[in-house]
Amino acid sequence: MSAQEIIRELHSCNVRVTPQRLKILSYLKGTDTHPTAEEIYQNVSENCYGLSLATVYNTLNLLKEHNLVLELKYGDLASRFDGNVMEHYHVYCKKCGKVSDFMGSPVNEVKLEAEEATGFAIESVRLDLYGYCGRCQTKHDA
Amino acid sequence: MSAQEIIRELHSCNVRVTPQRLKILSYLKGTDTHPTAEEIYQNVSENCYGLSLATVYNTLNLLKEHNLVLELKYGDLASRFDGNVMEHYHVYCKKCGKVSDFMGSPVNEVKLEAEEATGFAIESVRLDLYGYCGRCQTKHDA
DNA sequence: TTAGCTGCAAACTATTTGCCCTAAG
DNA sequence: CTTAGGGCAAATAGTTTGCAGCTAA
Repeated sequence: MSAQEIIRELHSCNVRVTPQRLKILSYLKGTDTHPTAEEIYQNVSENCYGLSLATVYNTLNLLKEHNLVLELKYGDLASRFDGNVMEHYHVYCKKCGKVSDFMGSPVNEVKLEAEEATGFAIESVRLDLYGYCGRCQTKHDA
Repeated sequence: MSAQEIIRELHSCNVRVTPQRLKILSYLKGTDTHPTAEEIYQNVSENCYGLSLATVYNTLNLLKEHNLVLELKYGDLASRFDGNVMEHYHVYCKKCGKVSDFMGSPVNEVKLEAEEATGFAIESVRLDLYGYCGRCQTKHDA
C-alpha cells in the first residue's frame, strides 16, 4: 500500500495527516507480525526522529476508532495491532506467543444465530484459535 | 453447582481448598454476568470477611491455569471472568459493555481449516461478536 | 507439622493525560 | 491564522509480588 493511498485513507476519515500517523499506519499495513505498541515505537522511530511512545498510543487509538487498525488483546500484557482490517482470524501460540493470520470460511451463520439468540445487532466478529505453532508442537509440555 | 462439587473440582486439580477459593469459584459458577476482578471482590467480600483483592487475582490466575475459569479481555480496561468453561461464545455490546453468553454451532470446520493453513495444533477457540444489545440498538449514534 | 495460602502494601507495566509548543490545513 | 497534534513527564489503572503470619491437609 503506497503512501498516497494511506494519505487518502486518512483524509477520508477526516483525520489530519501527520508524518507520525503516516509512518505508523504504513508500518502496520506493511507487516503481518502483529506488533505491540512498543515494537511499533521501536521500528517507526528509526525513520521518525523524536517520535514518542505516547504519540504511538494516541495514534493507534485514533486509527482504531476509524477502523483503520485492529487491536488484539491476548492473555499476555501488551496489546498487539493489526493493519489488516478485512475479516480474518488469528491463531495464537500458547508457547511462544506467535500470532498468525488465517483466512477461514466466514462465520456468517454464527452471526445470524447470535442475533436470533441474543437480540444483539452484530457488527463484527473476532475469532481466535489457541494452540501450538509448528515449531512449538514437538516440545510443548502441557 | 454445589459446594461439594466445587470442592471435588479443586481436589481433582490438586489445588488446596480454601474458603476464599471456594467462594470465588462458587460465585463465578453461579453468575452469567462475566464480572471483573473488582466486582468479584466486592461481591465475594460480603460473605468472606477480610478478603483482599490480591487474593482474588491470585485465585483467578490459579483457576485459569487449571481451566476452571475463562478470562475475557475486551477493549475496556479490566478483564472479565467466566465460570462456564464449556465451549460457547460471547456477544459484547459496544455501547454499554454488556457481555452475554451464546451457544452457537461449534466452529470445528474452522479449526480444521486453521490447522491445515497454519500448521498450528489448535486446542481451543474463542469467538466474540461485537455489536449493540437490544437496549442500546435504538439509541446508538455510531 | 509444614507447604502453601492470605492480607497488606508496595511495586510494576501498559496506557493515558496535561501542558506547552509546533505544524497541518 | 487557527486549531489539532506531538513530545515530554507525570499520572493512572489493572495486576503482580514480597513478606510475615496463618491454615488446610
